[in-house]
Amino acid sequence: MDPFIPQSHPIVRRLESITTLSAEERDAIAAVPLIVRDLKADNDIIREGDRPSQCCLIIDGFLCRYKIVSDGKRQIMGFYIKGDIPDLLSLHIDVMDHSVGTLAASKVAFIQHEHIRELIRRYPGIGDAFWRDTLIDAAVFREWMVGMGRRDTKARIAHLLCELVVKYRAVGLTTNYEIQLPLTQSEIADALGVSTVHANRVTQDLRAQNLISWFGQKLAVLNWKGLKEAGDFDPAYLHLKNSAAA
Amino acid sequence: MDPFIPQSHPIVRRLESITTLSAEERDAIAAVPLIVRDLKADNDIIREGDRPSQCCLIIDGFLCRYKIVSDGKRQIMGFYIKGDIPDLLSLHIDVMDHSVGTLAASKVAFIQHEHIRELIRRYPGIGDAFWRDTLIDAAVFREWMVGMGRRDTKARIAHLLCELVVKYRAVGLTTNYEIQLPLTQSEIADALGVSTVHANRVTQDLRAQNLISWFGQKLAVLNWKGLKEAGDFDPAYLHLKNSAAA
DNA sequence: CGCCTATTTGATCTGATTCAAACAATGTGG
DNA sequence: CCACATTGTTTGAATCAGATCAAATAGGCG
Repeated sequence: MDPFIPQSHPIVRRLESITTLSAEERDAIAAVPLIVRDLKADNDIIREGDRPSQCCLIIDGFLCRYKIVSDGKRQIMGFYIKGDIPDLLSLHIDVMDHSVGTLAASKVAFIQHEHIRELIRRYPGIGDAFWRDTLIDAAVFREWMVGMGRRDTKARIAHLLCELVVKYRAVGLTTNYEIQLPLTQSEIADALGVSTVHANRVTQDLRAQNLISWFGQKLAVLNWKGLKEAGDFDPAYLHLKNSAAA
Repeated sequence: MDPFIPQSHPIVRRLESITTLSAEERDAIAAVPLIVRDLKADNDIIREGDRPSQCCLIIDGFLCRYKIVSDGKRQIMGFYIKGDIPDLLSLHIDVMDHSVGTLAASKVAFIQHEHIRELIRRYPGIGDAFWRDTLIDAAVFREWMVGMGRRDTKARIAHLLCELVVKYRAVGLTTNYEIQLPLTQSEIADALGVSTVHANRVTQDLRAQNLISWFGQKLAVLNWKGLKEAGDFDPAYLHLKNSAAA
């Protein structure tokens, strides 16, 4: 996509999809010390109740934000990919009110709050970019609320798949409409607030309508326009600089 | 509650419920120029697609954040009271992805982005407080998502009423468990993602169980512990400094 | 091959919607 | 100050989207 920065830093790539950074800011971000770790699937990175002193940048893999309710049901509140910092909020929210964990084997980098604060102090523009990032996170929560409150299951699944494809495209994880999606149908169900069985039946619907092909971890959108319509999807809420061909 | 600042500025009151401000910071906030306006019920303050150059502080009244979906259904995504700045996000989100409007006659104060930015530049601590405020907003969205995805209607209504009572208490709009609530049942329904009819039947349930009394605009919680249990309510997600006797 | 996890299918049940109408409350103008 | 209009609440009956329970099938992998 950007031939002059072929291997740019994941955060830089992500932030540049939603805002503009100066060369100096890019360099400053890239210079922040990272502690990289490889994690297997289904590992928690932070749990409800934790008081983190670091944030977690995703280098590669697939994470989710979730909460377990009193009767044991799980609600997934977001999916996160390369370049995302799902717990950026811990900079100003001391006690976590939910958990973040891997759904697939992932490579993550931990960054001390200290370092981020220092970065923001020196480059207020980076602080604004981070703030904007958390605000976009909130916009996604709102959009999911709209789905759960006022859209039926077919639209919700279609909408979610559209969102994921656009997010993948925005950080260069795909250039067409096929993505490598390490999600089970029961995780989809937990994200959309429906049962696994129902999620399965509706997914089959989408396949039967030739909107998508989805086997194993490979999701291919066969009819982008059709899927967007089915999901009532408008990428405006993602607030991307260039709407990644949506 | 705080006898030494009997008539403190609404934002100050709100921010001090979630963080600590210095005297200097308090004064700086109180000095920001406001353009006060009185609005009737059902007036939009910002609409989806707008590019605001100011934020709106609620002096008194009752607003909501909402979005209309393609088939005309409305999803309410939050309720806002005295001290809230529901569109603080417009500082870093250029194009609104939803609308904010009054549900009751309200007094609001508009503040130019310019002035807020200047304030943050001079007092980074205030910037942090504002950032934290938007993060708490996001935490509320998440909690509503959990409700819509994984809680039944009775728990959702109970949870919402608990949240409102705690918010009222946090800014001193009540000191007991009775609040003046200018909400119709169909607004409740639009917030919880259910039909008006169903919201009504379930509300009657809560009354029949002697958890609440709700006539006209007066809501009284008759059994706080019981209502919290019915709603699976834990105020941690509101991230208040002192959990307002929850 | 055999185990474990994920997907799929069928049958049944239920929480919630929809449609329709009655009823109550509140406000407005004559 | 009453008659009417408007908006909100309540009730009933029919229907449906989605949940639940249970079991079969299909994949992936050591």
